Amino acid sequence: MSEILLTDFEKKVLQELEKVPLGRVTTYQNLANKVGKPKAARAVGNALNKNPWAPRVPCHRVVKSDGGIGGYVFGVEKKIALLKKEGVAVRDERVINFEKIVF
DNA sequence: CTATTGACGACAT
DNA sequence: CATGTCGCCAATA
Repeated sequence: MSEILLTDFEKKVLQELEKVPLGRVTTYQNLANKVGKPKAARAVGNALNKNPWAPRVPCHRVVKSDGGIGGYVFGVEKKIALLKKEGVAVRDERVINFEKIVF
C-alpha cells in the first residue's frame, strides 16, 4: 500500500535529499534553500524526522550548517558511524570535512 | 484559529 | 569555544 501521507514540503525535501551522492553531506539550511524556503531549516529537520523511507533516503548525510551532526532517528551515534564509513571525517559529533558538503 | 513542539540558524555574551 | 536568546517555518493537538 503506497499512499502519500506527506505534504509537498516534505516531499520536496526528501527528493532533494535523494540527489545527495554518497561520500558527501548536505545541510538543513541547504535543503531548505533548495525547496525555496531558506529560513525553513527547522521545518526541514522535522520533515526528515517523519521520513518514512529512513534507509531509502540518505537522511544520515544531513548535518547542521555549522558542522554539527544534528540528529538521527536511529541514534546520532549510528549516523556518525555511517558518515565515517562513507568517507566523511567526524570528531565529537562535529563534521570536519566541510569540503565534502554539497552546496 | 491558537498553542506547543522540534533532526535549525544567526547573533550576543 | 560554550551557552543563551530570538527568529523562522511546518506539522500536530
